[in-house]
Amino acid sequence: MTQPHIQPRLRIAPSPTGQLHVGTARTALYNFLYARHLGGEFFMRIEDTDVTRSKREHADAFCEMLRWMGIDWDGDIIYQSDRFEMYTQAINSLLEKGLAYECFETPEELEAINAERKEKKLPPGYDGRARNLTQDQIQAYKNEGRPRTVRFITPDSGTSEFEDAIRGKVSVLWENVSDFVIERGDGTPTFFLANAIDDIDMDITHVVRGEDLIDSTHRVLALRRALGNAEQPFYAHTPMILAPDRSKLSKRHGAVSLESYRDAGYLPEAMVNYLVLLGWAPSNDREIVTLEEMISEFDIFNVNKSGAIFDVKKLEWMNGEYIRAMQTTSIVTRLKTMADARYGSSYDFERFERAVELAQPRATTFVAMLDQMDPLFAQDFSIGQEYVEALRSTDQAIEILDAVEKHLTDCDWTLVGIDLRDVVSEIGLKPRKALPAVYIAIEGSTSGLPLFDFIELIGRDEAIRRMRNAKLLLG
RNA sequence: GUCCCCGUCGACUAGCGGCCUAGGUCGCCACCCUCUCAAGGUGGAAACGGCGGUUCAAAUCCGCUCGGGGAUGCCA
Repeated sequence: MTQPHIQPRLRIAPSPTGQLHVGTARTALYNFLYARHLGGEFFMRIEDTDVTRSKREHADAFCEMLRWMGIDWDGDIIYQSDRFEMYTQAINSLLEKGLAYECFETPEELEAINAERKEKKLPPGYDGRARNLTQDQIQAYKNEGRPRTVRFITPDSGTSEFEDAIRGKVSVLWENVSDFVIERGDGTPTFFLANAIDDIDMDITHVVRGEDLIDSTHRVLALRRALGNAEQPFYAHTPMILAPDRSKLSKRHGAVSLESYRDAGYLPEAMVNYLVLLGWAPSNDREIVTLEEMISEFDIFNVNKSGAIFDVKKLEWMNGEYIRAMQTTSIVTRLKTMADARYGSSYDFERFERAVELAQPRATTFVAMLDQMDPLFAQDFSIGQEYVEALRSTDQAIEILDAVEKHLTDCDWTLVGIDLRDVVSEIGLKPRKALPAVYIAIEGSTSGLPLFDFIELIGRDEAIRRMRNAKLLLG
C-alpha cells in the first residue's frame, strides 16, 4: 500500500508498437487525472523491450498525441530499451538466488506441452520441466546452439491476492499460474520483469491500467517480492473499451487510434471528454466537463467495473457541442491548415470565413465542415451519380431549374434578393419539394450549407453556370 | 479446456437497502421550427439477465444459474 510520506506517483507505460489505441489513451487520461487529483506526479515510460516490434516513431507519436489531448507529464520520458543492463542484472541475480532458471525448449516443444496439458484439462502453460536441469544438461543444450530463456519460478500452491480499487479483492490459485519467461532467447527482458523493476525503481505508488492486465498482476507482484520489494502498489484495473459486438476493440472494427480521430477533425477537448465518460461519470448528470473539472472530481474508486462500447455517434454529438461552443474565429484558425491542405493557397479567405460561420452551427467534425465547403472551394465541382439520379427523378425539375436560373439572372445579389421561396411557389411548388433539386444543382447534394447564403457566396455567374450544367444533365 | 473479471434502456451511465411507478446523455420515433440536410425546441418508446435466499423493505446484500468479456505468448 501507499506510504503516506511519499507523494503519489503514477505512470502510463505504453508499448510503442502502433498508433495510440483509444483504450490506452483513456488509461493515460485516467492516470493523469488521478495523479493530478491527488496532487501527485505522473510519468511517462515507454515499454519497448520487444525490440522487434517497438518503434521509436510510435513512441514519439504517442507522446505527441498525449500532448494533443492536453495531458502533460513530469520528468523525462523513460525508455526501457535504455535500461537493459539493469534488467539483465536483476535476471542474473534471480538466477543466482535460484528464483529463476534457464530453459531451452523450442516454440514447437512449448506448444506440444501446452496442448498436452489442455488435453488433460490441466491449467495451461509451461510445466516447469526445466526447473531441475543439471549443469551438464544445460551445457549440452547450449552446445546444441539452442537459444536460452529464463523463467521465473511461481509458487506451486497457495493463493495470490491483491486489493483492487475498482474490483475489490482479486485472487488466483498459484497452481494455475505457470513459470513465466522473464528473459527471451535474444537476451531481452519481458514485460513482467521490466515492468516490475521500473515500478520499483521509479517509486510508482499507484498503478492504473487496463483490465486485460489483471491476471499479470499476480506475476508482477511475485516478481516484486523476489526482487526484495514486499509492499504492493495501489492497483486499479479499468474496464476495457469494447467494439459494438462487445469484443476487444481492434482495427477490424474501424478507427481505433487517436490519430485517426484527430485526422478526422475531432477536437481534443471533445475526445478527452468522451473518453473520460467511458467508465466514469461526473456528478449531477453533467456530461460536458472541462479538464479542470475532471481533475477536481475524478476518483478512481468511482470508475465502473464493466466494459464500455465505444460509440462514435455520441462522440460526434459531443464534438459538435464543442464546435458550436467555440469562437468562430478560433475555428477559422484551426480549420485553415486543413483547408490549405485541401484547397491549396489560392482560395478566397473571406469567403472561407463566411463559410465557416455557416458551417459551425451544423457541424459535427472539422472534416465534415470542410466537406460541406467542398462545392464552394474545390476545383472540380461535380454532382455525384446518385444525386444526378435524384435530380432526374424530380418532378418538374426542368421547370424548377429554369425558374431559378431566370430569377438569379436579374435579382438583387443579396440574401433577401436571392431568396427562392417565392420563385418556386410561383410554379406551384412548396420549398421542401422544389429546393432539393436546386441544392443538387448548386451544392452537388441534398445536404449542405444553407442554400441562399451559398448561392450568394459563389456569385451570380457561377450560380447560373451550375444551373445550366444541371439542366444539361437532365438531357 | 483452465483461470480471472463483468452483468441497469440499443449505447454511455446515475443508483452504494426505503428517496426508484429507476434519473441523465447519445441514438431512435413523433411533432414544432425551417431554405433540403442538419442544428434547436417539445414530447415519446426503451433497462435492473434468470432463479432462489437474507430483510418489514433489494436494482442495491448472499448463493446458484445463464450470458458476455479477458487471460492463458520468448506481446504488453
